[in-house]
Amino acid sequence: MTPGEVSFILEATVSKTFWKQEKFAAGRGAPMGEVRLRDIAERLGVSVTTVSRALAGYNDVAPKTRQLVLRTAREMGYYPNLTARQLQRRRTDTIGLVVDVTGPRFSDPLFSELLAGVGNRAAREGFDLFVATMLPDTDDELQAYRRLVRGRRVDGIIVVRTRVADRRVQFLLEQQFPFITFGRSTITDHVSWVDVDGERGVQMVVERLIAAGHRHIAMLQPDLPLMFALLRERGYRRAMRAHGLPVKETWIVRRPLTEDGGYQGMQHLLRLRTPPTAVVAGNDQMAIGAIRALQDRGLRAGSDVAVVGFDDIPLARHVHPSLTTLRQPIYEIGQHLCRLLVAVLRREADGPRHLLLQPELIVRESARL
Amino acid sequence: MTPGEVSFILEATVSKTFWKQEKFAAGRGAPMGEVRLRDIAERLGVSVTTVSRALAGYNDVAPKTRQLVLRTAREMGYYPNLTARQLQRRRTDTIGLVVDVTGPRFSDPLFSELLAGVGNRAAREGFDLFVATMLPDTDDELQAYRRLVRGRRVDGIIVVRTRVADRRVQFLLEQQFPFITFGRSTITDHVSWVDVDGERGVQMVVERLIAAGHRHIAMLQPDLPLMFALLRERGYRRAMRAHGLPVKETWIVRRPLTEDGGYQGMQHLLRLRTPPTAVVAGNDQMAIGAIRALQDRGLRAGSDVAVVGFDDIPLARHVHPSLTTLRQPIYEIGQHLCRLLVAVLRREADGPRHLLLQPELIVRESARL
DNA sequence: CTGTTAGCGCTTTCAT
DNA sequence: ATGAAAGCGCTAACAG
Repeated sequence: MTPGEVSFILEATVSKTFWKQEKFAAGRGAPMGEVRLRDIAERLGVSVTTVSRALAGYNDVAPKTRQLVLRTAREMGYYPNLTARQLQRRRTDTIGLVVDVTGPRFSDPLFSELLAGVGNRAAREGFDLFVATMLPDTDDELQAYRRLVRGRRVDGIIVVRTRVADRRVQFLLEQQFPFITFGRSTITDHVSWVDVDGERGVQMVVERLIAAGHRHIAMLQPDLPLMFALLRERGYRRAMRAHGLPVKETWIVRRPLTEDGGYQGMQHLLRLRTPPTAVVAGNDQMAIGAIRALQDRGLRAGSDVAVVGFDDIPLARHVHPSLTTLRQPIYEIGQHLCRLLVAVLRREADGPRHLLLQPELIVRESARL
Repeated sequence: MTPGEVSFILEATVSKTFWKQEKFAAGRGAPMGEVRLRDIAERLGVSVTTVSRALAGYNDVAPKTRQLVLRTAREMGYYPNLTARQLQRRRTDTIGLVVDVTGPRFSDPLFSELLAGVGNRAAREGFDLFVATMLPDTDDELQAYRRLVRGRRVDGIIVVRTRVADRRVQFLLEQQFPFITFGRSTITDHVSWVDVDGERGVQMVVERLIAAGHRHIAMLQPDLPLMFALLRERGYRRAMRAHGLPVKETWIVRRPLTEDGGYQGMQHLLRLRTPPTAVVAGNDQMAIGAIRALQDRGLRAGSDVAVVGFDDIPLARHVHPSLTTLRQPIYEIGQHLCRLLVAVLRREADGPRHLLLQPELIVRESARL
């Protein structure tokens, strides 16, 4: 919004005395660049095999030898070359995550929380995390997956925002590559997933809106074929039908899943002959946009039009009026995704695993329920 | 804030007919699990070397042979095993990023934007991104770095929030491992960095506060020895001194870099005998906490007490009153970090590179300047 | 132009 | 209890 004032850039080597120079003990934390098993073996006059086994903790090494190897390895600062190990073991102990970063001002609050959940759990399970970013519009999305899968850079993949006919899911199935999705997809067999029950969540919200007297209830849906949108719409229709209320197709508006999208969508709804008195948005950003559109028309969310979001991002309780929303426990979802995928990788899982979490309705000011 | 209602969890295999089953063309996108150079070579009756060179685009392969190899490779669905290639080439073409995810409700808006910048640039430069997460309190922080460096999992590292005597920087220097930092550190030689000139930024802000009539100006600083805090404090002191204003040490309050920290810190300041009329916070979250503390005392940020944040997170323009803040162009910073690091890795850089960006003052309601 | 040879650093039979 | 040998899949120096 702020006109982008060009910031002054200085690219140069700053003088050494520009600011206080603190000396670190150049310490004898030796450099010891490149210690291989072989180096230890040669030093000790044993074979590489023995060193390898001693370090791996096999029991067919003489205690005395093991001690010696262990000590020497520490002394020499040995650290295994993970790449070599991966090649030999034919696995990477790494989990892949492809995230479509939406341009410069991307900062999906859900994402960092998901990453935290996945990452922490992965570390706990002894797995590394590999993150590939890509602009979602660029069609080399599959390219990124191909790289991870075919290049054997990871052992398993987490797919994050499932779409209705998800090529990524299709690809991974074809490749018979281990993966788990956040969100269901149109294929459910042989696919592990974690999801939040948006269908039921929205159904419940709509029912509570109806109970509160609302009859004209609209949906601000994403303009992409996202799986969660499809399911939530089903919940919406079911609730309306259950109460004998007609669903006017013009009440279902599809816009980008952004604040601006919500703004546009709400504007559109307000221009209808019979504008809705309540709106369920695809996510909190859209809901916030909708609130803003109402304000610009002199209306107030909560009293004039009820607005419900989805996700409960940190911002939700800060906007005015604060946002009534369906909360998704993203951090926990991240942990579950990782946990279940690891179970599959370790073959602890007999078949695909499914985990359906219920969203929690957080009632605030934008919709009194 | 909301009492954590236990969400209902269902972990089970959902029936296959639970929802519409869409058939994907089982397509002949064959599985072709494991095609090696050798497989192509054998099929064609040439040597592995020839195949490798043809694929790599060397010019010492007969055009006819090259064509044949290329076609066969495509037919057989060949994709190089990246691990093997890494081992042989002795490089990974991967950049590492260690992020300290602060617990469950972590969602640093800056982080996702930084990641987007780094990731997109990395992809453009032909590099992969490796992300390690860890809880910051756990002292195995260095462990994570050691793994990346000594395990040779990455070629270079981006260190993100420099501290005053940064062990990570020290470690990487000792290891003579290529890296770049976001934020300066107490060592500047041989270290490449990108930073935002918080010293000058804060100095300017304080001067404008003084020009607006403020005399009692406080700082809400982080309670950790972060490098940026040290530098900004210097800017603050300089501005005060330049105008002959005393700096009361009680005006510099150190609290966690969170909304709550800002809240606590502001409360503390309000209890002083001479409370400040203006506050410069360590980041936007702290500033928001400060605003809240003011509200709880019946005061209003902007009119009663001026509050200035730092970063310009998306939330900043949404809070009430909206936040006056110093904007950091995080996405661009991510790109620069990646760009400069890659230059170092490619040895295009003669020495360490430094890039100092000026923050942009965004004036909103919380401090009229 | 192409093939032979020699690894990258590690793990893992299989003998001894 | 230890070592020799055989790779994991790829690249690259060196002959021819």
